[in-house]
Amino acid sequence: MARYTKEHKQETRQRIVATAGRRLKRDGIDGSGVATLMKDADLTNGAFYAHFDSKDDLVAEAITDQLHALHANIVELAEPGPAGLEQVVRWYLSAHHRDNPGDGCPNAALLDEIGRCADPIRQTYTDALLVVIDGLAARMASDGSPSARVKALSLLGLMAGTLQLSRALADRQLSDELLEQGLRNALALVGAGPQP
Amino acid sequence: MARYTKEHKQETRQRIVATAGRRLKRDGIDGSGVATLMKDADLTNGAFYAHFDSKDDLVAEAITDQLHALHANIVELAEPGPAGLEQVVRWYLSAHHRDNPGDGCPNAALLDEIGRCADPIRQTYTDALLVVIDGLAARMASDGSPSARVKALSLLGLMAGTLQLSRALADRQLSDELLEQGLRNALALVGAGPQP
DNA sequence: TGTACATCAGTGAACGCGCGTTCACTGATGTAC
DNA sequence: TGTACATCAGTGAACGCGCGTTCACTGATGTAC
Repeated sequence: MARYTKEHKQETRQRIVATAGRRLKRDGIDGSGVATLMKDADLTNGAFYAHFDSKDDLVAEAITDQLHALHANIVELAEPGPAGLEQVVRWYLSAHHRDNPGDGCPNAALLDEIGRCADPIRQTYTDALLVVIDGLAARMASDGSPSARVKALSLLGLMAGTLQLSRALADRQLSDELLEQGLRNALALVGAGPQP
Repeated sequence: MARYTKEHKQETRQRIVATAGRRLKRDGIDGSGVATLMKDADLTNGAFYAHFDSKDDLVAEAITDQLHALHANIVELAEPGPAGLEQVVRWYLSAHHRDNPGDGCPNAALLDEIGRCADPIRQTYTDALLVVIDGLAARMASDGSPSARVKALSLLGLMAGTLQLSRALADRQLSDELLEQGLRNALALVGAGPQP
């Protein structure tokens, strides 16, 4: 195996980005240290700056990577049209997603922390998010209308907030009921045509 | 002014809780240090443990206090019935709320961090949140039905997630449009009777 | 083909700093006589 | 009323620790002759 090639270094970098994505979603941005992020990728802290300029640099890239993964693995794999949207919504507002933040949507895990991040991270985040959003918008009944993108955004806001709330509640039954109600709300939003 | 009385100490404690609430909402839980939280109340770090057992202790109390403030200043001041709900929703999904996290809802500011907190904080959070939720449920068209509370929870999830997303987006115009769409979604949810 | 050298991904210790927490001390206030 | 003492909210320095970041070094690999 060729170790001292550009390809090898790129693979290592990608491994750090991927494992960091999981860790960030589980422990938060401020809750994840550089040493831990590197250990997750079976490396030591010293190698970090051979791959990234700063922690913020990795955070931006990891969030972007997570959004691309969300797009590729969830949105693009869903059927075209509203049926696909319903698949996404049912995956999103599930007990499984609630109980496994590390495998889930970075918005549900990190949205309020992202809102407090410096401009460069929020800019990179926005660009990557719009890829996901356009994948959702393409499956909306009102696709093509200028409001489809905004409606897709609002659907994501609804889902992310609902899942966060279901994670924060200490009452399991209430959390389950919230997910069911959130599902009804999301499906109503998806099924409806343009608002009056 | 009597300085060495129980009342004085309680006032100081309450001042710490109140200023900490604002700071936590602005900088996050992990982003706010004990020294900063005390400085905000014009005190030094050393006095902290005369008032609280630990940082988590203050965090739990500050979140509770913020939720009580939300209940008293926003929900209870709103008119009874759906008209009051609309007032709450319009306050929540506004550019002013988006741009002033320190003065706003602790859910919008901290929800994903709360979800990662230890059990005691999440338990205290849940208890205090239900006070707000019941205030919302009492204003729902379907008040009295067993689903009113869960519907109010889902409304809060929708609003918190939408506001978080509007804060995270680096595109101001898109953020404004999202708030408008979120408003339409929330009002539709509020105005509707029981779901089929 | 074999050897000497160059490359460079990764190591591990250290930097200054702020974290949550502890504690000896201060000094203004309240109390007893 | 005046004085001596007790109380205690708050100070400020220090604790060990983990943070983000830097850097001299290692040693396996690639390259040149």
